[in-house]
Amino acid sequence: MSDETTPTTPLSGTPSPAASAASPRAPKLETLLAAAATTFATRGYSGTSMRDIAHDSGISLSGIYYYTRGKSSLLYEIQSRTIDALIASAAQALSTVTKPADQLLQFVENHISYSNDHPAFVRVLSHETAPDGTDERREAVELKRHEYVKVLRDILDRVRQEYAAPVPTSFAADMLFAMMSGPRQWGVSDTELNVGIASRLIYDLFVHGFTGGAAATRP
Amino acid sequence: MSDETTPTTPLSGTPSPAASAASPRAPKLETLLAAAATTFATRGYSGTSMRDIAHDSGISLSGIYYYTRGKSSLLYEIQSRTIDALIASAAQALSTVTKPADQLLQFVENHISYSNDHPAFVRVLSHETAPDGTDERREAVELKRHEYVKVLRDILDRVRQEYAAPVPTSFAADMLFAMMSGPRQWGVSDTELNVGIASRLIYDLFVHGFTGGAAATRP
DNA sequence: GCTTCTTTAGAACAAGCGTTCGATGGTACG
DNA sequence: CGTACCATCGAACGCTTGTTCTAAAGAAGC
Repeated sequence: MSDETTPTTPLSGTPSPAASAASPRAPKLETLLAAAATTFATRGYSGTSMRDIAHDSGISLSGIYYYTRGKSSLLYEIQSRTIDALIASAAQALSTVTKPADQLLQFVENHISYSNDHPAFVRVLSHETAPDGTDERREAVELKRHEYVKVLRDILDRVRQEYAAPVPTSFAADMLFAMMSGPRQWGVSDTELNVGIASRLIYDLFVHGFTGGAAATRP
Repeated sequence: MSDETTPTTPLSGTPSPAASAASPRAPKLETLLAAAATTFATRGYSGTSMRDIAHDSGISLSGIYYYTRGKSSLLYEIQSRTIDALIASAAQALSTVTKPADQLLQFVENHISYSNDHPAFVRVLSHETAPDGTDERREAVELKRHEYVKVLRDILDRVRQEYAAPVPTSFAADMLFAMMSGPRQWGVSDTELNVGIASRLIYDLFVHGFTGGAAATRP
């Protein structure tokens, strides 16, 4: 059911999104995907031409089609591998802690850390969507995205129960994802923060609020 | 310095982003901008063709050029008018209250309400950017966007002082904007919420946190 | 050296792009 | 009726798009 030239394995646990089954042409495919991801991330999917990708990857225009089926397949492969890696990475990170609040912090740290390591891939996953594809491939990505969201929702459900949180879980999950995907917009404060510090800030802001638990006066 | 066919007035206080100086061709320009905004919002700027806009607006392809200079001018006009209207609307909303916390709620309510009334315009403002324009027009929009952000930052500064909030202002502002621009991503909970309720939820989540001020235990 | 398979890329393709031109019908006014 | 201006649009322009075709260089085995 894979659409690529090379059948892709689930890449169990591998952190890099551009790592798949061992194949003679796999390494260059990864170079290609990495170049495509950065270009998609900066110019947007529609704003990126295959010639742009050819230039950025160092592969000739027609050479690209030896490694991939076409433009939309590139996008799909990037998104698919990224969400797979994100899910696997989160699962591994969560296996080390049990307390709901700790799991939440762990989830945030994992997401921020992964976004910091592979910014283009995560940005393409969360901001781009293929216009042409009538495909079921888009639905496949959407399905896995929901799976990833559900991981967070389940954590939030447990946190919510523990602290009798008044905010609906799914709404809170969306807001937390918005925060974590936030940069590159609006004020764009020079967030060259350490991953750990940034994660902690987001976690604290999300859990305790801007006032930090003080001023808990609710009208 | 205006780039449109018709010189645009600052539209002082008018809530609709597509309302400018009185001109014989103003009304159709507004129709055009509204159509362009919705199309840009759904397909993205690069993914939208002038023929798409012609089809969606009911104006012929060449007819569009009677009302605007070209594609990038359409984007600029949409963004410029929207940020102008947003600033004016916020200023008016804030004039009714003085307490920092109240002003914050007022700002959030105003932004959410405006986004609810003109979703396409706000989305184009916050998510799209012209690739072609070497222009200073983009910088002009960016300048006004910063002006709008500064309004929020100043409010947050006062709130921060009052409650000794531990989170940096600019960082918090970015996070709040991310929350307010959040929908249409990730889990996408069916947020057909009432504007007032949604604003309140975001305000509470931002100020008091997910746990609502409970569990203010900070390691 | 010959054959076979993999990898590369230049050239060309039809389709779509943003934009311009020239012409046309419609009012308004003398 | 005639003239001037406003609004509109079909047709065409040159260029870029995603994709394919065809050929050739390199590696491997005999």
